[in-house]
Amino acid sequence: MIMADAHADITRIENVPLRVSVADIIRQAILNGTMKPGTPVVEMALAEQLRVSRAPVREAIQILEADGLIESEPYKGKRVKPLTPKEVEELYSLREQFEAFAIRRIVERRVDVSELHRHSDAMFEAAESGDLAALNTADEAFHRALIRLADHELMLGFWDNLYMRIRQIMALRNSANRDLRAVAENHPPIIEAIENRDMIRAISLISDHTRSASQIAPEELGITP
Amino acid sequence: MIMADAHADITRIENVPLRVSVADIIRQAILNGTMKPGTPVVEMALAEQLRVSRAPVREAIQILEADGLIESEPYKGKRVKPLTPKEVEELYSLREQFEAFAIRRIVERRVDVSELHRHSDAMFEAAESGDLAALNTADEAFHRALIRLADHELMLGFWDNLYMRIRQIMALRNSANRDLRAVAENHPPIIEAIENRDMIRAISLISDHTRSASQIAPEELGITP
DNA sequence: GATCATCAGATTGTCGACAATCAGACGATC
DNA sequence: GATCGTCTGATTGTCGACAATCTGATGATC
Repeated sequence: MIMADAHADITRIENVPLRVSVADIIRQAILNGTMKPGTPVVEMALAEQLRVSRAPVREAIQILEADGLIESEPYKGKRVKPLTPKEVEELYSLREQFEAFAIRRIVERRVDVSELHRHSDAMFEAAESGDLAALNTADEAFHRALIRLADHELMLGFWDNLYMRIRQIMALRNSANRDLRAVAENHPPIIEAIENRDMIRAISLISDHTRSASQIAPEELGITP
Repeated sequence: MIMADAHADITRIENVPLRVSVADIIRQAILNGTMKPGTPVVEMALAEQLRVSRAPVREAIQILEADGLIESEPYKGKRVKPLTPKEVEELYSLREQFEAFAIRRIVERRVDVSELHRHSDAMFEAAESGDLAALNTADEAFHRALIRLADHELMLGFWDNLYMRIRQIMALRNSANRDLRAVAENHPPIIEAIENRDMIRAISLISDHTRSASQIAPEELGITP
């Protein structure tokens, strides 16, 4: 007998290996700027600080290495990967390509993008209340949804990786004195252009958008290598 | 006193950790089709087959997991990642985007692409002698050079990853009965279009090229999940 | 005969200890 | 005083053993 799935709402409890928890903690520290670029990452130190053995710490570091947040030289040491202006340019320019590609796919396939309005609205709400963190969250949700709607898992994975590092960059620069309202304003025209299937305009808008975000990055990105 | 670097030709000898050697061996087995998609990857088995302990094997597997060649479910097991037709489409379509982006960058920056002729010539040579392996090597060198000339490290890394998996796909299908000469013929027009700074045409050519390569992939990609 | 404990086997996860490697300091030697 | 061993401390690399978890089978219970 085949059981109907009557408990689909019960969330699958999964047993998380230590390395994942450890990786999350270290990743968080890197992304929020606690561990700046160039900071040495030492297994033993982290291990005793987190009260675990070196093995899971090693594996966690390898995960973050694969993420591109940490770099390592065999037998020498590991450190938070330094951020150069060139890398920042590469991150933003590639992200721009991804979003343009996503728009092409969405328009070609006539995908319904009504979901985007929700994220856009959230941005305006956050802007009204001056909540920068909420604005950033909604902004990320908007752009991630755009990629997700393109139905391209591989690109979504790459985009997630890019955006993670972009979050790191954003954390390193003092993100004060920005016009929140203006950031939110950027998005409705993008939705509109997509819904009108005006690919050229949509891509042009999103390119300007990500480029203007990229511009703000000065050399001061942390410890120089 | 500052020494002049009189020994620049002495190649740096580097000490390779075991995990790297192990990863290379396993990667090779996956890419040449010895370990087909779906094949279980068991640490202990590999460890005793390679006469090393589990630790470096574990780390090697993690490297390949980051490469996207192996997938793992905690406490259950690991296996060569199954290849779906959708994933194949994603690989080739994203590769197309990368190459188009590279061309845009190259044309915009007026980069010298004379190097490409060399790879193109090598392809014709291989085609004449009916050497499929050499043709593939030269083909890869051509396209990789295209990406490299765009001077975008981040994209180059992603492209390397993509192309690795494309090699896996190519190994899985019987690549006989292809017109080698025709494959080589595709490339000179691309170089010409780039040198004439005809971006539209160059991108159009490279898109047709990668798409036609993608077409050949049927469902028969290995063990079904 | 359906349900539930319990067990056994396989596999991965974690641990502590030891080995290998590297960078720099400190002298011995010429 | 420049060069070469050698030592030392720090860090990563590797190992073997044990613990945790999952799956499927087996059998007890109602």
